[in-house]
Amino acid sequence: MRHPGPRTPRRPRTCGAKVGRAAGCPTGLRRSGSLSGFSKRRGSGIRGQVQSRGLIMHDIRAIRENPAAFDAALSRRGMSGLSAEILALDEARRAQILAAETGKAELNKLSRQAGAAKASGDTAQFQALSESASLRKAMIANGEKLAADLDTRLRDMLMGIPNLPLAEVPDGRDEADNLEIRRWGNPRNFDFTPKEHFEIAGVLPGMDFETAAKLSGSRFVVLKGAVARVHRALAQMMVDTHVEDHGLTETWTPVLVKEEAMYGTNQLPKFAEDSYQTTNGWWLIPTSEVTLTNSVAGDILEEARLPIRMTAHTQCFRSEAGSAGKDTTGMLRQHQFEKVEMVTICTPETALAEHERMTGCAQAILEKLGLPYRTIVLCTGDMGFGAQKTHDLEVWLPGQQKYREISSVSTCGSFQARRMNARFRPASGGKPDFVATLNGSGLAVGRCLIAVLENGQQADGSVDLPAALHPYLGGKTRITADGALA
RNA sequence: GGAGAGGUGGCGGAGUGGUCGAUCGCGCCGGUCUCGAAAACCGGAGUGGGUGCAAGCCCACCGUGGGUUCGAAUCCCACCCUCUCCGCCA
Repeated sequence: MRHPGPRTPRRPRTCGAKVGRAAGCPTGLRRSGSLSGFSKRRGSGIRGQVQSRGLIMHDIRAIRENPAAFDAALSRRGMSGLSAEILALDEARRAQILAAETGKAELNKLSRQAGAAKASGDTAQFQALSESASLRKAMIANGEKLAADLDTRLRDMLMGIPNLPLAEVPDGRDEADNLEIRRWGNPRNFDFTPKEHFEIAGVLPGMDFETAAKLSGSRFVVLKGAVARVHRALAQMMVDTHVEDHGLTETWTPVLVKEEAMYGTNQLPKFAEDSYQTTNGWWLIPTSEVTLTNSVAGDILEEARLPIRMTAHTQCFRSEAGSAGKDTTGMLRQHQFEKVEMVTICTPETALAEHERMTGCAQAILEKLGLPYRTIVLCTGDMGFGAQKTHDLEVWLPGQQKYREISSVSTCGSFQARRMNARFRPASGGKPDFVATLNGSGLAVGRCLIAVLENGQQADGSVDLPAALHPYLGGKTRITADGALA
């Protein structure tokens, strides 16, 4: 998997979708050609000429008004002050736009006059005006190009800057500085040494890494029999719970998406090497956050439609480029896994309440399964690129004697909405404003399977399964030591 | 994959080179009328950017990207997408 695969964006769609690791060269992806497609949704009024690209990732006006606050927020994420560079670029850009638009205005005026002259039959006047317009046109052409270039440069720069943490997020460098805010359930007392999931006798026949390696290589698994059934039951239970108890809308989405969707939810341009791209330019989603969130890209939603709360159960694909050697045994970290995802689109004012709600939805699954967990607030240094605030849920894994991440719930504020140009029209009237987007796992199915197996294991190698799953297992309640559902 | 049709503002639907950002209808908002509503009538209303204290002025946007022209929703080229029929297919 070391061939980055040449990018061949335009290819007949009939071509086989061979998958190669994404080229780790974001610059190749950032050309205005690929960007323009998505920045140019209907009505956003963007043209590669003089015209400003309009919507930008970070609110450039806010940066202009309070550069110190912007720098301070970024410094909490360990980034040095960027506002000076941004503002210099912004200033140059605006000056160039002004120059180009002034020239364009004069040209338009000459054209109108030429039209009038022609209409009145004044041929000499028409000639003169036409020539003078041609001259002016040549003069402004370069200015327009400069303006467009500066605009693209500013846009690209802002595209690469992470979201600003909310004030309430604790400062910190890495996971050591995260803050535990909730602990639920008591880890069970074992009268034997609990095994890791891939060591449990009853699990062995149903979890086949050798065959997976033969088919696909490392970090893949083949599930069989009872284990496969429990895995499927978990996903079903999660989706049903979110739909029936939490009121989310069940959604089924593609797992292959266009490049612009990957920009919208900030997998691109910075993290191209974490995902897979097909030879014809599609990307395999690393999470259905990509499809669920981008489903409102370019839209102006009526406020009455908000909040939109969705859930989807999909395959997810990740290259795990940065985690060589980490969690190599077992199925904790795979290139392909299933996840039930939750996404909410709402107004900015309701985002924090929705964040708590979504965290509750994820917690409810673990509680239903009786799995001990803790909830933590990620510190500034540990948060993902697009997040304003993140809750991680960590489930107790007796085999490792550790809490391990099983869900991550984030609010992105308007960060992704700006990238996607997703807005809502306030019920009170007034201009459209950017929506807020939230996403969270509810939950990672494979990791949940691990937790169920490890927490339910018995001394004889059998596994007791949570009551919440029994209806999804045809009334069966356990996996026997020889791997049968009983 | 083959053949055909088409992509215009929230929707429908005009517009084939010169104040067209775009006629008109529906829907929407405000007002008049009414006890109230409906109807009728009057008025308003796109998005982004630049500039300005502001009013305003200017630039861009009619699927996307190029081209022709003094001037393009209108002409040319390429691409994307949607629909219909045929073929194939889970």
